[in-house]
Amino acid sequence: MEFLLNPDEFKGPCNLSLTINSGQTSQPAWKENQGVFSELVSIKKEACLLKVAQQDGSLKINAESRNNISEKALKQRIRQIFDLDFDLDQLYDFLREDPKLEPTIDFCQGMRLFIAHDPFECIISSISSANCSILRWSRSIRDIKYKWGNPYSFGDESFYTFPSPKIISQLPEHDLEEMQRCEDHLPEDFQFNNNLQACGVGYRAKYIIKTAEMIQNEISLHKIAKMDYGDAFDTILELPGVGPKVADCILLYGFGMGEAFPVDVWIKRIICHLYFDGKDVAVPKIRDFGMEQFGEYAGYTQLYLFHYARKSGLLDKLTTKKK
DNA sequence: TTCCAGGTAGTCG
DNA sequence: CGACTACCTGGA
Repeated sequence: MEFLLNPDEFKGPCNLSLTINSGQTSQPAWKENQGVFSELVSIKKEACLLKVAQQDGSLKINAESRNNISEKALKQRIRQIFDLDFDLDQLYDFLREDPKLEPTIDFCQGMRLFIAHDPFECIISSISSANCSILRWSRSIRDIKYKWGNPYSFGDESFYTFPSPKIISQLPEHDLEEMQRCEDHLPEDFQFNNNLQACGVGYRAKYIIKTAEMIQNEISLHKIAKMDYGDAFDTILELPGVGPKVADCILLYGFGMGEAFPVDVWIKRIICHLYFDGKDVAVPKIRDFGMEQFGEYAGYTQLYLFHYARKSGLLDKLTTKKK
C-alpha cells in the first residue's frame, strides 16, 4: 500500500529527517536509504514494514505486511509516531514570546517528537541510554533485537522485532550466568555471548532484566498510558535503572506526554546559561523550573533547546567554558 | 596507555 | 532532604 499524507492532514510543518535524527532517546534512528526511512512497526498486532519519505511538505508512506491493514489504521499510526496532531505553529507562537527561545525556531523548523513505536523498547532504550553515548546504546538495542527478536523478511531486507518483556526477563545477565546455565560440554575457549551484558549495556543489564520482569508481572504499560503525567512519573520511577531523567524521557518520547521536561547535563548547562546567568543550579531545580516555565510545551522546549544549542555552537561554548 | 563522559543507586550526614 | 561516589564501556 502506498499513499501521500498531505500537509492539510496534519498541523503545521513536518521535517522527517530532523525528527528522526534528533537523537531522541526513545528508539534508535530508523534505517535510512536515500531519504527513505524504514522500520518494522506493529499495527493492530500485525508486523508491518513502514517506509516513510519526505516529499515537499507531504509524507510519502509505503507499507508492507502479510495480512491487510486498513489505510485508516496506518494513517493513525503514522500520525501518532510523528506527533502530527500536535500543532507546531502554536508551539512557535509560544516560543516567540520568549526572546531566549525564539532563536530555536529557525534551527528546528518542522522538528517533532519522534514517538516510540514500541513502548517497551523505549523503556529499555532509555535505561540503556543513561550515562551512555547515543552510538553505544543504539548498538545495544540493535544487538538485542538481532539476538532475541523475531525476524521478518520483506524482499531482500530483514528486520527484527524488539523481544517481549518475558524473553528479556529470562535472559542471562552476563557470561558467568550464561556459562552456569549451559549444561553442554563446550570447548575451553568457547565465547559466551548470548547474555545481556554481551550487548554492551554494562552494569545496566541487571536493571533491564528486573524492569522486564516487573513489566511482565506488575506494571501495565497500558495503564501508564492512561495515567496523568504525575502518576505515570511516580509509577515508572519504581523501575530499576529509571531515575527522573530516564522517567521523563520515557513519558515524553514513549508516551507523548508533552509536559515532561527531561533534564540531562546538557539541558542543565543550557538552562543555567540562559536563565540563571551561568550559575550552577542543581538538576532537580532545573526540572521544576522547566515544568513551571514551559508548562504543556516543556517537552518540545527541551527538544528545541537541545537541538538549537548543538547546531548554533552554544553547546561547545558551554563545555569549554565549563560552567 | 590512562582518562573521561554521563544518570542512577546507594551511602552517609 | 543534599552531597558524594561507584558503576561498564568506548572513544579521546
